[in-house]
Amino acid sequence: MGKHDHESLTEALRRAGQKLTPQREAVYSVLLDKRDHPTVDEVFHRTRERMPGVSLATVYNCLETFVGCGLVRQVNHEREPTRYCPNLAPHAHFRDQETGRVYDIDLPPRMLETLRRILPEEFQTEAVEISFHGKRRR
Amino acid sequence: MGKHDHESLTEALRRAGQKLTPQREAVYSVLLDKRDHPTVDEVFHRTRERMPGVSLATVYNCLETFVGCGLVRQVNHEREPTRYCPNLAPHAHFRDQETGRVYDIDLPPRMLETLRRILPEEFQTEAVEISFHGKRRR
DNA sequence: CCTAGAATTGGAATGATTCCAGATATCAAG
DNA sequence: CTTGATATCTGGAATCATTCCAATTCTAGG
Ligand SMILES: [Mn+2]
Ligand SMILES: [Mn+2]
Ligand SMILES: [Zn+2]
Ligand SMILES: [Zn+2]
Repeated sequence: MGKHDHESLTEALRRAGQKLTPQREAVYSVLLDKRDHPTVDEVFHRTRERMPGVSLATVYNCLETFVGCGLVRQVNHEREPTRYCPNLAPHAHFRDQETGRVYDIDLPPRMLETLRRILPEEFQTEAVEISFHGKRRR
Repeated sequence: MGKHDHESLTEALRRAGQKLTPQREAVYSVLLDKRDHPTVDEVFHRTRERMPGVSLATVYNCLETFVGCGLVRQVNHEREPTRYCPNLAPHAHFRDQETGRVYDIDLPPRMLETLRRILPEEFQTEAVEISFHGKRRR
């Protein structure tokens, strides 16, 4: 985890009034090092390689904290285990139904704004999720 | 359930090589009579009022069958219990985070096509989901 | 250096969904 | 109208991601 990333973690936690802990650093670095939308269980096993004593409960706690801080997004597809994504740019997700892998799809600049405009006035959006699924060729 | 709806059920089941049963009729009519995106549990209790002996397992089975036939869509928001929607027109969903209620949002004609176009070629979409959440003003 | 409050931990609890095996019903064929 | 092959239904057990809990340890401000 580079200095810049370390600082965004520290800063995001500070803004949210949360403490910096070795477990949070380890879990966050796991997310940044391999951005393949891992499940909690995958994050757990990867984190254990760096910090053998870490518990599953703590991994759940850390991920929840990061989501609360806006450092990480949850990615859900149907009822599958929740995945986590540290990409903060506006993007959609594509799930390959053959491999289960999830890909980031960048959104053109106006897309989110365009989408929000289809909502009648009484709906005050806080978040929009766009997800595709299908097969990825080749 | 009107004659037209009854026929689309019969026809959809026939196309998929499935049998027409009293339980399937009851569950389908429950979905059509109150289109408020009920959870399985809600569908279960509503169906029991019409057919007291029906089991929860059967409600799960019927709903899965309808989804397979294309008669009904599953609606998932985060990890909440799955909801069911018999609206076959292209639409998005808005979840009011204060009440938990889910609303249908009609999509303009070109919207889905526009969205598919943001995908690089190698992604062969089978389905697109758009979901909003936030507060619904009064 | 101290200490109050926050975070971590292992294990138990939860709850939506899925699985199972025996009983029952549908419907195509005769 | 019968019959039989299958599909469906049912109650209860099993699954498993996630949440909860109470005891222990740690962080960070004073
Ligand atoms: Mn949210
Ligand atoms: Mn699908
Ligand atoms: Zn992503
Ligand atoms: Zn709907």
